[in-house]
This record gives sequence, C-alpha cells and structure tokens, in this order.
Amino acid sequence: MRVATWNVNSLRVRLPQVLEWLTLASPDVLGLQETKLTDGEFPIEALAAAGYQAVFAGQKTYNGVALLARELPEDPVTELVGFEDPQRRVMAGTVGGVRIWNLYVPNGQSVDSDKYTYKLGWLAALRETLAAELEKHERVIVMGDFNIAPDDRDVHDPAAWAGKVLCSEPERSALTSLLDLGLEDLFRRFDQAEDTFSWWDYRAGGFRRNHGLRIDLILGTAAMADTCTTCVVDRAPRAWERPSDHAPVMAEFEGGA
DNA sequence: ATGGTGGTCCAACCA
Repeated sequence: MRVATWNVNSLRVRLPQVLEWLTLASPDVLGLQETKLTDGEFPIEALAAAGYQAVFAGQKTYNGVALLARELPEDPVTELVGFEDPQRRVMAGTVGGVRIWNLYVPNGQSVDSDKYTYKLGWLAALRETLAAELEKHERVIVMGDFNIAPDDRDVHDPAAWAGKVLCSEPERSALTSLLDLGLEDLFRRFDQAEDTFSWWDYRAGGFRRNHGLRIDLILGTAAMADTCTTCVVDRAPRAWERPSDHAPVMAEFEGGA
C-alpha cells in the first residue's frame, strides 16, 4: 500500500497537477490539505474518473482537507476530541484496515500571535484524540502538513529559523509528545539526502535555492513502521507549472493493497 | 533589501 500527503494550496487551481501526480505515483491513499473548496465544489467526478473515491471536509477560502483512496474511506471523522472548531483541518478514515488521520495543522503565523496559541491548543487536542485512537487501533497513520520542522536537519538555515514559528521549542515538544504516544516519523527510518525539504516559500526563489523546510510528515505506529519499505519526498511537482508551495510525501508498506 | 509570491477574491488576509 502506498500512502501519500500533499498540501495543494487550492484544489481548484491544482486539480490538473493532482490528477497528473495520481497517474505518475499511483498512491493507494492520498491526503490533501488546503483544498480551499466548499464541499459542494469538491471535484468528485474528476477524481472518480481517475479511480479515486474521497471523503472531504471543506470550507470557503481557507483550510479544507480530503482523503482519497481507491475505495471510499470508512468511519470518517472530521473533528478533534473536545475541540470545537469551524476550521476544517481534520479528515480521518479507514482504508484497507489502516486507520488514517490526514491533518492540516495550524500554521501559527508567529510565536507572539493568537494563531500560535490556537496552534498549541489544537496540538494538545490532537494528542488527546490520537491517544484514544491508538488504544483502539494497531495500524494507524497520522500524516499531513504539520507546520512543524521536527529538528534542525529539516531546516535549510537553522540559525535563521531558531525559535521562529514552525521551529520553536513548544511546537517541537508538541510533536515529540505525539511521537511519544507510539508514532514514528517514517521519513527518518531511511537514509535520506541532506537538505531534503517538503515546502519552499514562493518568495525569494525559495525552491530554486532549496531554501525549504520539511514540515509534511507521515507518522506511523510500530505495526506500520515494521512494514514500511520507503518514505520519500517527491520534489518533481514543485518544479511544474503553477505549483503548490509543498511537494507530496509518500510512504510504501508491504502487504495489503 | 525586514522585501519578495501566490490563493482567495477585489481589500485584506493567510501562508
């Protein structure tokens, strides 16, 4: 089974790229973030024609998440436990017996922002949600745009980013507390090229200069990690015409689909 | 150089 995550920064604009990438990479599951579509605008038919069913949680202008698979994901969930939120950032479902949480973690804007406080509260609610989930399921994937670079290897210029949003200690601690529940960053199970990132700012030639961060992650429980054979960032779509500012990340697992 | 680009939607917010 191949499982992937991609922040597309508007599915309306990026649908051609998504369809192209589905053909090229042939994932069994794809989590999308920042679809920026209401549910009524979701391109169900175009994705069905490409062989994918979807569950989705959208809103106008901002956020929006979707989970695509070859068969409709079961037992969908769009909320964190005890965290009422009009922002659509969570789309969980079960595919092939694997419980999959696709997330668009709040960006936080800056460490002195109200949005940063919201981000840390959201992550605390996520921890509670996943703690309960991991009690119930052995095979769990938690993936998406985490808006956190796990450590300095995931940052093009650690000195410049030190203490800043996406790299601050409270954010990294919140991520560590998720991992402590029994999850592993699957990317780091494998040898990786230095300076492998998943997001590059549109501004100042970020991609051309490889000034990026690795903030798009696929976490897995031990049962998933044990069967994981690869986890890679596919930089290619970031170089296409009219790209998202994020590249897709994909992990492959033995057995199943 | 404390900027820049891009999406949404047309002023201003978000990333």
